[in-house]
This record gives sequence, structure tokens and C-alpha cells, in this order.
Amino acid sequence: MSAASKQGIAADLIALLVAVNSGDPRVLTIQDQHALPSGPFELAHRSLQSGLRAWVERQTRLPLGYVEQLYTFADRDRTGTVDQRVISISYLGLTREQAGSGRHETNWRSWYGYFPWEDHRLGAPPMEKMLRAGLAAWSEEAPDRAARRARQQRAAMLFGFDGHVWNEELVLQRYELLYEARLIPEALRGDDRPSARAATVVPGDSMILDHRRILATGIARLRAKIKYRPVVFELMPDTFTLLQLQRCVEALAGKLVHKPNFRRLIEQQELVEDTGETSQETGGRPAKLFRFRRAVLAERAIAGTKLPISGS
Amino acid sequence: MSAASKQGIAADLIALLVAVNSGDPRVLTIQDQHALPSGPFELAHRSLQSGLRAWVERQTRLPLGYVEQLYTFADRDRTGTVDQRVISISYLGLTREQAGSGRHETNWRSWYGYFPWEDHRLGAPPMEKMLRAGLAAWSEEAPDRAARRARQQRAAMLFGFDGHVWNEELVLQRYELLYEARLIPEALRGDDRPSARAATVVPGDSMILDHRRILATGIARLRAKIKYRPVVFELMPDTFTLLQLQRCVEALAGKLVHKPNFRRLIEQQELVEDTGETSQETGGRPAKLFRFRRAVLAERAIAGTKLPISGS
DNA sequence: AGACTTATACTCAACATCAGTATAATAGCG
DNA sequence: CGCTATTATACTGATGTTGAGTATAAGTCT
Repeated sequence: MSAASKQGIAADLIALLVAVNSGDPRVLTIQDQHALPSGPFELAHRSLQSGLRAWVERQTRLPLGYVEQLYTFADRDRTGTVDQRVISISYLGLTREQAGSGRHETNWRSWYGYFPWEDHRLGAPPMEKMLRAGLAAWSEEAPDRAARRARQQRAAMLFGFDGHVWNEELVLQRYELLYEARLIPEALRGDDRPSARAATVVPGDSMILDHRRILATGIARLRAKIKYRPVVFELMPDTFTLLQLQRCVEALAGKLVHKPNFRRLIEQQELVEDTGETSQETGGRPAKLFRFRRAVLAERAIAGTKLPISGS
Repeated sequence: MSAASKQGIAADLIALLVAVNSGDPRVLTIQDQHALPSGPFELAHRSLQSGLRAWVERQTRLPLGYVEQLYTFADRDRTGTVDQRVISISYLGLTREQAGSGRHETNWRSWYGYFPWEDHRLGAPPMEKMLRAGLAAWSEEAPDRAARRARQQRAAMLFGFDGHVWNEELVLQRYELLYEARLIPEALRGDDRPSARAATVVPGDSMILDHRRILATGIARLRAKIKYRPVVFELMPDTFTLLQLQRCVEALAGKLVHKPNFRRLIEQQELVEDTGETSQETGGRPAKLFRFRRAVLAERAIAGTKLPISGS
């Protein structure tokens, strides 16, 4: 049945590189642009992943620890340009923040600059009122009563309105809802009708093409993954205190966790080992410095680990 | 940084279509070939997923319920052909088994024909001895003692040797291990050295190109997914008994589940509703017939559901 | 010295999970 | 007709996990 199409479609590899610095999860963007770094997939590459690793490490000199494929997109209506057809294969990579020393100038930016509504560490963010109003208006536009109710329910579930619990993993679904509700600029591109001017546009920077969607996919994946795989450690320095580790998890998850339970789970599972040293920079009692037990990657890269992400 | 490569790379959409029939999970293959149906991605398609849906429904007339993207491959060394470079974007689709009424002749085949070692419903399968021996031999080939131990441990964890528990989700990792250990024919392709002839080749049909890897990816994804999303119901007829549902889950998971607990979880979560009818075909006491409550898709397409996959 | 901050250890209730057992309703058969 | 085999369905107790709270230790800052 196969017989691949011969009509020359181009393929781009897009890298979503994440680091966490002082309680701020950041993504690498191209200087002065809201764009993720990307490069073409070439015939010389042995595989997609090795192709990505190759040019990222060459161009940014970042030590790429963990890398995983995110998603492959080729939507006609969401690239902005209509004529050219590109398949975008996106990857998530975890690293530690360093000066971008590659040929191209790069920038680390907080991902909450693009998704301010995703940070619930200090409770519901201030713009939630605006979100709520915008979504309510969109619900009202539904043709009939049933559709109206369905929209309201969907919005409430995703954003935690009306007693629904906030689920931090639904980043992509929330983004897609806002897109559908035309509350973000990407949804209005290439539409010149006067009606295209949105009544409300929600705060948060947008990105070129569908890069903000890729970022949403990556945040969602990472928020899910830290709960059952020891990937947080890829973002930490060699030695760290348990509170630093907790702050890193909280930064990613966008919500606070219960300190005693967090410590219990980390220690129970023997994910870390004591270095014998302590950190004085806590402001209070000095904290033990720990080191990730790399051995667990071999022991249960597989079997699974658990991080507690619950209420504060 | 971007600027997509202009060098005409072809993209294929590959469909892994799954149905369950009388305790047997099956995949749609091309008649008389161990190959998954695939079609080219064309410029006319609005998106990758809609492209896939279009040609699958046109060519097979199957009602595609649930569809999700699996993975995108472009490995040079695993396609068999070296000259041509194709990006394979694979999708998983759930359906109900029907006569393939499309233009191309198709076949439903048990996926355990390709992965006999993945069926643990009756305990460890008979070929496990052979697997064990093959993997032990591979471990011995390691250069030093540490590497030898690492190989042994990896094999034991993945296959549940030496007191390790069998984790049914690690389908892909097991396949990749067997590939690395050269215990499956795909690993020997394009290698004409005499040493390429494997001492042992494990039972189980292989497929063209890297299709067996795609199948492994799909089985793994599905086994993980049924635990927290109500996707099993896409594979069930309109009404069914709880035991039928259980058998379906067991067929997918490749292991038996505890009946009382299974029933409790299904009913507790209100995933199904009573139709009032009963089935006489049980051979014993007639069983109530249930229907999937489609409403839960709206209620918590999102919030999550749980299926108990534990010991028998 | 005393207030404040952070680290670390321990306790308890609520809940989910695992596994086993008991009873009900049918079919098949001598 | 009554027995057994088979399946459906309901209940029970032990165990483990999770969420949340409290108490104490060891520093810094004023």
C-alpha cells in the first residue's frame, strides 16, 4: 500500500530546551525572537534524534542530558505560511542553563512568560478573572443550550473553575481551548475579517508559527514525566539540598508540594545519597547536600519512581 | 536558525489498527505480507492526523474511533533500504474487527504472533527458556565483568527473571533489547558477515522494515493507556458483559486481572450503565449487559480513570 | 539573648489496593 | 428431579499509599 510520496516535503527538527534557574523554568529561544531553535533534518543524519543532538550540541554547546521526541506536526492552517509545507518534528531536551555560546545568539526565557496562567504556585494567577470572562463569552456564542453547557463544563474542568480541581498536566488542552476560543493571537493570524479582531486577548507572549503549541506539549509532557521518572535530576547541579530539588519540581509543576511528604518519597526511594557536606546558604539551619544516585537509572530506568505532586 | 531543508524527503503515514476479537488482540496487516498499511502524506491533507484518517477510512471502510500519534522514525539503518530516505509517522487507531472491504486486501492477525513472549495470561510462555538462554549468551559476550552484570540485570528487569516482576508495559524496551542482542531477524538484515548468522533466533514473526518496532510501540502505548483513559470501550461492541470487558483488557495487557477488583473499579467509576438486558451465553448464571457511558468522555476525557491491572 | 528561618523527624487519619471468601442463578446431565 | 459444574455478583479484612499536621534541631540576623 505504501510507496512514499515523492513530492519533496521538508522536515524540520525543533528543539525545546529546558533548564531551571532559581525557581524559574526556562526555554532556549532565538535572540530577540519568540522562536525555538530549529534545524533541517538532513540525509546525513543517522536518525532523527541523533540529527537533533548533533546540531544542538554543535550550535549551542549545551550538554544535552535527557532527550525525548515530543510530537510531529504538519498542520496547514497553523504555520502562518500557506505555500510551503513543512513537517515539524519536535524534541524536548533537558539541560542546565549556560551562556549560549553557539554561533547564533540565544536567550533563556521563563516559560511562564508564554503561559502565565500555568503558574499556580502562589494560588490562582491574577489574570484568571480575564480568562474566565473570555471563556464565558465564548461559551455564550454557542449555537444552542446544550453546546453552551458543554463549553462551560470544558472550560471549568480545564481551568479549575467552580470547584473543579486544577490539573497541572492539561497544559496543551488549555492552550487548545484558548485557541479555539480565539483568546490568543495565533488563532487570529491570516484572518483579515473585522470579526477576527478579538474582543479579548489573554496576557502571555505568543511565538512564531506553532512554537507555542510545541512549548505547551513539552510542558505537559514534562509535568507528567517528573512524577514517574527521575528526570528532574537532569536539571539540577551535581549537589543540591532537598529544598532546592523541591523548588525545581514546583517550578516545573507550577504548584507547591507538601515538604515532609516530598522528602519522605525522595529518601524512601533512595534516589539521592548524602555527600556529607552541608550548604550554609539556606538562611537557617544548614542543609545536607545530596547527589543523585545515577545507579537508579540502571536499576529502574524502567521500574518507575514517584514524585509527590499534591497540594501544598 | 531554521530554513527547512529543501532536499525532498518523503513522508509516510503508517497505521497501526487494533481490534480485539474473542480474547485476541489483532492488528490489520496487508494480505500475505507482514506489513502495516501505510500511505503517503500529501500536500492536500490539512494535518497529519486528518491525512491518516482520510485514507484509512477510504481504503478500509473501518470506523476509526480513537486515533493517536505514536512516533516518528527515520533511522537510516533500520529501514532495510539505504538509498531512499523516508520519514515514517506512525499512528495507533482503535476499531472493531470487520472484513476488510477496501481496495487492498487486508488481514487481521494476532499481535502475539509477532510478540509471543508478551502473552503472560497463562503464566510465562514456553519460549521463555530459549529467551533466557539467548540473553544469557549475549550477556557473556560483554567485554568486562561490569558490562556483563549490567546486561544480565537489564535482561532480568525487562523479562522478569530472578524474582523481578513482569512489567507488561515494557514492550518496546524488550524488543529493543532483543534487537541489540541480535536474537531477532531484523537485527541481522543487511549484514552479510558470517558472524551475522545468529546462533539463536527467537520465535515470532517479523515484519517488513521497522514495522515490528512500530507495533511494539503501539502495544506499549495501549497497555499504558488503558489504565488511565477509557479507551478499551472503543474496542468493545455496544453492549457487553463485565467479563467480556475484562477479557478484552486481559488480552491487551497480556496478563490476568483479579475479577472482583476489576468489577469494583468499573462500577465505582460509573464507566458503564446497565442496559436491563442479560446475556445467556455465559454457560452459567446469565450476566447483565452493560453499555459504555459515553458521557464520561465529556466529564473526564481528562480527569482520568483507572483500570486495575494487577495479578490474577 | 531572643526572634526568625530553615532542616529534619515523627504521627495519624483517610483512602486505595490486593487478595480471599461467600452466595446467587443458570446449564448440563445422570 | 436433584446433583454438579460454571459463571455472576456481593462482601470482608489486611496492607500499603497518600495527604496533612506537629514537634524538635540548628543555624542566621538584630
